[in-house]
Amino acid sequence: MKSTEEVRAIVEALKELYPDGICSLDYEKDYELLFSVRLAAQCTDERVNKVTPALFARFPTLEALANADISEVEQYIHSTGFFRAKARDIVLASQMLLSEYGGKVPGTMEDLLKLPGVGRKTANLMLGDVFHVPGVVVADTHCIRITGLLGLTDGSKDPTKVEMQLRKVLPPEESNDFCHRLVFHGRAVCIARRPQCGECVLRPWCDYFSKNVAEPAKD
DNA sequence: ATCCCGAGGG
DNA sequence: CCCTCTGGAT
Repeated sequence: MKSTEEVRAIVEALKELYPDGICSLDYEKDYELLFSVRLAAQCTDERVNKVTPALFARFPTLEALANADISEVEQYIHSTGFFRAKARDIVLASQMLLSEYGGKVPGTMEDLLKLPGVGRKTANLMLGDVFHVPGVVVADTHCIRITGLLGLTDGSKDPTKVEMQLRKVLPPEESNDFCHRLVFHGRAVCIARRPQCGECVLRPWCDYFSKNVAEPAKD
C-alpha cells in the first residue's frame, strides 16, 4: 500500500517528466475526439491520427456521419482494426447524438454510456478532457499495467476495479492528467514487452522494480 | 507470439 | 468472469 506522500511523489515525478498531461489523439470537435477514442481500441493513437483526417474530411459534420454508408466508413478506418464494429458505432452514435442530444456530446457518465461503442474508458476520457470533471480516472491498458507494477492497485486487470482503486488514492485535481502521462510513460519507458527500468524515474516507488529488478527472485 | 489509451455480449 | 471482434507493428 502506498502512502499519500508516495502517491504525491509519483504524480509529481511524472508531471516533471511529461509536462503536458494531454491526449495524443488529433481532433478539433468534441465528437471527433469521441470517435477517435473509439477507433483507438486495440490500436495505437498514431495510427488513428493517420486515418481521422481523411474520415472527417469526407464526412465533415455529425449529419454527414449519421447519414454515411457504413461500408464506406469501414474503408476509411480499416487499418485501425475491428473496423466493422467501429464503423457501425460511429454512424449509430452520430445518429443518437443528433436525435437524443441535440448534436452535442453529453457530459455525464450515464448518457455517454448509452452511446454505442462508448464504454467507461471513452466516457472517462471525455469527462476529463472535454468537461473537465475532477477525479476522472482513465483506466486504459497503460494505466492498468503501470499502476499495477507500481503497486498503486492490487494488480487487477479489470478496468472498473482499477478505476475505483485509483480514485481512492489519486488527488482528484491531478488524476486525469496523471493518466495521460502514464500513456506517454508506457510508450517511452515502462514498455509492456520490456520495461526500461534503468531509465525510469519511478524506480524509488515501484514494486516491480524493487522485487524483480533490484533484487530478482532467484528460483 | 504479444501488444496497441476497448467495447459488447454471454 | 470469459470470449470475440481485427489490423498493424515488433
